[in-house]
Amino acid sequence: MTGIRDLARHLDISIGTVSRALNNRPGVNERTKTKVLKAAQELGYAPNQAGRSLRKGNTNVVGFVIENASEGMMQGDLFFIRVLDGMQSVLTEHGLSLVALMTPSGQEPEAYLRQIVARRFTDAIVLSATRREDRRISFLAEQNVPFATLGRSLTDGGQPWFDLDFEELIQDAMTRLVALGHRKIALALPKTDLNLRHILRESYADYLTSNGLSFDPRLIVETESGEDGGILLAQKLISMNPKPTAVIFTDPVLPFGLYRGLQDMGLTPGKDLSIIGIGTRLASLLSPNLTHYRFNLFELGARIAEALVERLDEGQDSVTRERVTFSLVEGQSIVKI
Amino acid sequence: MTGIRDLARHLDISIGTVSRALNNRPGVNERTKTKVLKAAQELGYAPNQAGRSLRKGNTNVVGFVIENASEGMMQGDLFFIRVLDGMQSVLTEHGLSLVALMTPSGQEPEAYLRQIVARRFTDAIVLSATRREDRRISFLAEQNVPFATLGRSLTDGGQPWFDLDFEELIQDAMTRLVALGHRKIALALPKTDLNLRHILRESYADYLTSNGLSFDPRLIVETESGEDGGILLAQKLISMNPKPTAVIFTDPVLPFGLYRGLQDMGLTPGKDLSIIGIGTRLASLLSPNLTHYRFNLFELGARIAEALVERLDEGQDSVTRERVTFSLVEGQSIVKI
DNA sequence: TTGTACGCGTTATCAT
DNA sequence: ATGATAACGCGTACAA
Repeated sequence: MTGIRDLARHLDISIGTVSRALNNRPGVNERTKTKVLKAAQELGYAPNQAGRSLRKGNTNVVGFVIENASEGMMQGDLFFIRVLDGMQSVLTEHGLSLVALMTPSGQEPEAYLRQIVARRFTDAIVLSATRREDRRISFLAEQNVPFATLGRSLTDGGQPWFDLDFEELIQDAMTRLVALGHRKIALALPKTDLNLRHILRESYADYLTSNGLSFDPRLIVETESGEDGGILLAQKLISMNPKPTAVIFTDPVLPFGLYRGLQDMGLTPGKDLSIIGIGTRLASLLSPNLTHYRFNLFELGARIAEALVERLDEGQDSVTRERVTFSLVEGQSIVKI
Repeated sequence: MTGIRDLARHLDISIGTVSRALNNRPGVNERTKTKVLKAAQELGYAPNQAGRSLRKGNTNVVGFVIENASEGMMQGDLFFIRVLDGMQSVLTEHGLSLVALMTPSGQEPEAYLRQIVARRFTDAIVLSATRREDRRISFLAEQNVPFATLGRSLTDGGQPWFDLDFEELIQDAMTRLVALGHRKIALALPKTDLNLRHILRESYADYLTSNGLSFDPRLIVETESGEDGGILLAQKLISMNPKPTAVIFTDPVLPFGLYRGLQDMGLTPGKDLSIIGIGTRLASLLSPNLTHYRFNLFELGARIAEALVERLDEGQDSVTRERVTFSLVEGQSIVKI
């Protein structure tokens, strides 16, 4: 409830001086400055955000837009929390606050975004769950809102983007599987319109053609979202023709159902079907151990924040675009055929 | 970028009338009102939130405070996302926005909260991860900030609270286990200072004494947080004296490690140790099927939001405090002894 | 170095 | 029914 004028009256100086002291501006006596800061501390003063925003035309808030509905990928566990934590570690150092904005599951993602932008609620925005063609991106670009995306899209708004290095991941997984003698390798793709889906598919096809192997589209299988997606996948894989000897997945929830599905059919993960893909910390709990890839999400968040800060500070100088790399956790879920 | 004065100039009327028309206030000619609304639509006008907040003294924003660090329980995004989605379904109908505020993992939760409050960033706040004694609660009460908590605490701020009905859950689990012949029932408790811990312990002890069974404190086991908490728990349970025949848990991540740990020792969940506790949708993927409790988190969020709205609208009339109930998903992880 | 005063966009009060 | 204007809290240009 203490405002800048209370502070000024209390110290018996002008509000101008108080403001300058608080904002660390030049031309303030060192003694009065410390006095002001001390009083602010004692009276628990914090600048009223509305007043400051109105005057300065910015909010010092960065919004991270999360979509509820998109059951696509990386749902579950601590994906967003880790990324947000990483972002905040950087943002706080620059006096910026981070808020997570949950797209209401009943609302159009774009409509929700328009609201946020129109109200000038944030200085910058981070978009996740990017679609192959994403109107949100062109919208933000048109509106000249500083933003970055977690994930890529064909729609290019000239923004910084950051993504997991799915291409390299697929290449790595394929290389390992082929080295173990696998030739009929299935690729499990989420049933969404996320751009991710296309990246995976292309990287998969690229590997095959680059290595003189034949690309059989029947080996690309769609997975249902939800908890039993993995179980259904197991059944599908076993009854497929051609019958794959290995599968690559990217939804960290999937292997749990996959293991369960195989076991229900009396089959053993690894032995009867090689399995490799993206995991979370939970992945280590599968038996036999899941061979999987991990990402440093905190670091990813920090990188996003840095790019955003750069953009806010210096304008449009450079556009960082990065694919963050993974680490492999070896297990027994892929074996020589 | 269009402000209310642009709108006024464009229509050649005063900004007062425009404001009244936009805010649907009485005393505006119906014709001019429609004209204003039409122009606002065309020019893409949206009220500047900073200006409005400064004038009205509120922000129309509700903040949900999430703690990164607290590795206590209900880990994972989905827990919060579900609750937040439920909240938003109610809040949007009342013209309120919802933001999730992530406590920076390096910062004191209370310090972070003070900032938010001092800056008048939100009109209301929801606290989660309540401690047995929680200074955040007394702080918000002192500051007269409308708030509610997800979880209870000994510290009573006179606020509405909502919590999972852990008492009933423990009673239900105990009843089932005892009916199956179990007498040495272990209770797995997270190693935190969350209030939850105490509720569980008390409800457990209550059941035993109320039913003429002996309470052996050695049967209460602390679990480590993190992915291998369950594995360690399995080892601990097997080597304990007295050796329990069943275990109740409340961390949805735990059973995965527990299953894994038992299997690594050549034991079968259910057969060699009965297991029951709180699960997420992932729980159905364990084999043998985990007998577990589920909560309707969307509904929980909606209830919280309703209480908050009531408080914002009508002042301090009534204080709702609810424990939301669970549903049981039957499995094969508890068996007759 | 410090004080004064204006304006950011909006709503509300008081005239008209 | 409408118009003019003050006020919300803050930062800053300008005057002292």
